[in-house]
Amino acid sequence: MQLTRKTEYAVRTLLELVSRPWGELVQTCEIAETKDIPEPFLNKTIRDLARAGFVETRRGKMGGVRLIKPGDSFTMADVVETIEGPLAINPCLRDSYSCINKSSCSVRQFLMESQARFVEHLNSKTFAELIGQDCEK
Amino acid sequence: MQLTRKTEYAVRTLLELVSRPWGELVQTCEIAETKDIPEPFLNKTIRDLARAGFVETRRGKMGGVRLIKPGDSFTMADVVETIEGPLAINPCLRDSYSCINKSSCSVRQFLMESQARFVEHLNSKTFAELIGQDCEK
DNA sequence: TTAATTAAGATTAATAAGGTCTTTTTTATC
DNA sequence: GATAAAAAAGACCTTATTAATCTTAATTAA
Ligand code: SF4
Ligand code: SF4
Repeated sequence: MQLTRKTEYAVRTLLELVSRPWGELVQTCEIAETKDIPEPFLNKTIRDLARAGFVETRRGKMGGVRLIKPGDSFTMADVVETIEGPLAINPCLRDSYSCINKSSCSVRQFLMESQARFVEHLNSKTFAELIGQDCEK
Repeated sequence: MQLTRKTEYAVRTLLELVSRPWGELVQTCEIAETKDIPEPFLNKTIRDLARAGFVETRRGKMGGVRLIKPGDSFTMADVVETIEGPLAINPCLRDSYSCINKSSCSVRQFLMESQARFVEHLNSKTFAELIGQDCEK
């Protein structure tokens, strides 16, 4: 019952990028060092973020990664779902899992609500708000 | 980001026991069959529930398991914590995990809140309420 | 005394997470 | 064009966790 390291690393990466001037290109090795992330693993993580449209990368000399989705346009929930896929706090909240009671189970219903509450909160602040970016401007 | 099967099996077991007349002794093989749980695994799960004071077991001929904690005195959160230990939806919400920013990280603060919301909902209904026991009486 | 039943915990198997490595492609600069 | 720096891609490996099984012992009713 825990978010993965990869998700956490994605969060740290976005934290770094959102805090920088818009459009700035940052080398991954720099992020890896300041945010304490194994570099090759970070590269994979950044690729995931790139495929999902959060960032854009540029290779070759002077390459790096830059944010292309404004910090006020996404939330923690978006990041989590990008890295881990659709949330399901209990096996039976996935379509693939079959349980005898599934259709009428009151616990399942209840857990769906619990998850909804959780996601609702994850969605309650944009990343920019989260790092207090608006306050400082 | 998912509750374990063991937790789910504990839930099914309690679902079965709470729905029965108070004090009734049920054989584990019966629960295993009707609730579709591997029997040896269920035994371990029941032991966990017994150690935590939810149920009491009796061995030997005519043995089995019975509820000793009333269904209106515990919630999903209690079951989850009994089986999985203290909840921590992000690594840094455990004491043991050290992150450079830990002390001042706004994301960490936010995730603590998200978790609190989640747990709050898990605690919002007792097991008896969950299975609609009060309504039927 | 016997058979049924759970206790305890070692052991194994399967899956997922976390991390590393190698090769390729792209790019700026000399 | 040559060179070096950087990310892309994905194979690979290692470790941790989860899930399940198995074996032996203890308990109990009949
Ligand atoms: S018993 Fe209910 S909560 Fe458990 S897996 Fe089945 S449908 Fe889901
Ligand atoms: S960066 Fe913040 S959220 Fe991430 S591990 Fe560190 S303290 Fe926790």
